[in-house]
Amino acid sequence: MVRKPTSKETARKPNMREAILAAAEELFATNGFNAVSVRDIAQAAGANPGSVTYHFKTKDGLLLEIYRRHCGPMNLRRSELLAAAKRVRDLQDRLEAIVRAYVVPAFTSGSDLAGGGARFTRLRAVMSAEGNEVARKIIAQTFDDTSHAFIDAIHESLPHIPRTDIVWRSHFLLGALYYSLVTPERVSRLSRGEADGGDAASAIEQLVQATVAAFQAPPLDQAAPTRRRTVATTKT
Amino acid sequence: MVRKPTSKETARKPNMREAILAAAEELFATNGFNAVSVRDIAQAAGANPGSVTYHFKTKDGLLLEIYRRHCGPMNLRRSELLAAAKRVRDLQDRLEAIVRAYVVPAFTSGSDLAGGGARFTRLRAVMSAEGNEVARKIIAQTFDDTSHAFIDAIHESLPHIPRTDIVWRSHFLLGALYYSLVTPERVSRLSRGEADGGDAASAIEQLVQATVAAFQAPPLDQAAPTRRRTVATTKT
DNA sequence: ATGCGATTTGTACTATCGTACAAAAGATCA
DNA sequence: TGATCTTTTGTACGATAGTACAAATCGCAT
Repeated sequence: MVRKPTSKETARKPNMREAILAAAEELFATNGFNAVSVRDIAQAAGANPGSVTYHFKTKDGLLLEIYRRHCGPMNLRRSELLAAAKRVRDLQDRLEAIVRAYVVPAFTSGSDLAGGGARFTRLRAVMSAEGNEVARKIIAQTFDDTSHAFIDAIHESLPHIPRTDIVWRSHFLLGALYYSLVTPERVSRLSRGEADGGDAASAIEQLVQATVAAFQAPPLDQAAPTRRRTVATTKT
Repeated sequence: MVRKPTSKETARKPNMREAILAAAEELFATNGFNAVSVRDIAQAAGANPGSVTYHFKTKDGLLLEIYRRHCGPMNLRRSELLAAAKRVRDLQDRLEAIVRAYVVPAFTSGSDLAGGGARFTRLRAVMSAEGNEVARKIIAQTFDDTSHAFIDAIHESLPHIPRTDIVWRSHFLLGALYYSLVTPERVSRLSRGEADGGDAASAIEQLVQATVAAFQAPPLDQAAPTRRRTVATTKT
């Protein structure tokens, strides 16, 4: 059934509000928050600077709305995939499924909103690097629950690993994930064209494979207890 | 022998040029390039905005000088440690030594310049996220040689892994490394205080241990060939 | 067609940005 | 001490930032 739009939802151009959101998302994700002006965004969206103020009041409000748009759907998707992963019997398979449930929504469209979750994940990476206050608050509120759920699930499938180690390795996973989206061309360059850093499918498989192995590494306490630790403090 | 400073090197205050560099490094690393104004830097350094222009001409020039200061010493240190690591006999030990040679200089002071390599590495992470042009050029010029040297060394100690996989996993290592320096407090928070994300020694050990395991993961081609791959494309 | 609320436009205001530049101050050596 | 060079200071200028606001415009129900 096709709902008739009320006057509250109508807009002159197809959807200027969405166009502004998409343009801002793209520009913020590639250049950072402060490097992009409201005028840049408006121009990229084919809109007037005043329209941005009208729809989102402030530049911070625009960023806030971008987060609001994506956080819910992406975390919902992750929860669904995590629930499915937890039902996997084999422990090794389950671990891989859990990691995949964490990684896949970050790369692919978690909500089909304006073209994909990869762009939003990259945005998160950049905001995190810049120490953006608006983003920091939302992240802590919205993503920590999800992170804990994944950490717990991983911990259950790797009971002999201390929770502290799981946290560290999850952190490394997120860092690797972010960096893959921030500078994919570096992979292409260093592999001399043999790999395409921008290919999401490759990135996902490589990341899942590497991360599963990292999680399965022996815990730090008992790591190589018989071998002399190579101390890397050298004199120059 | 104590060299008498020439008039070209003298300065009224202990070393205003260094103070500006240190302040800029700190501010850029925590807030990004565009969020920090020349006036912010001058104030943090106890200097006059004009002094920044005098010493570094432009804001880009200041960033450039920060890179020049650190790149050489850090890569030199890495080369030394890598050379030492390559002499390790046991393949497992050698791999760990190589990874450590890559990680340690990024965390600890690579040059004793203004307080440590961790700050500079964090700066690199933030500039990379922001897509800073000045940084991008220097990185590609200066660090790719080092990266290739490490990739080759790792490949030699893991000959059965395709080079492409090594590249991906090195990329993940750098991403994890960056992220550990960008948001260490997230580790503390998620571990509920059981771990200190800001502790360099812990970060290094955790990162080395996890990364070595990641490098040792089976190559993608032959990964779990008998198991059905869990395809994470779900319908909503 | 007309009136009305929603949206877009155009413009302007203030603040701050990077940077230039002349003057002041300090250091060095004949 | 006084001349000279280096460094610091203070100020100013043009550009651009975020945002506010009134006028113009559009879509739609009546």
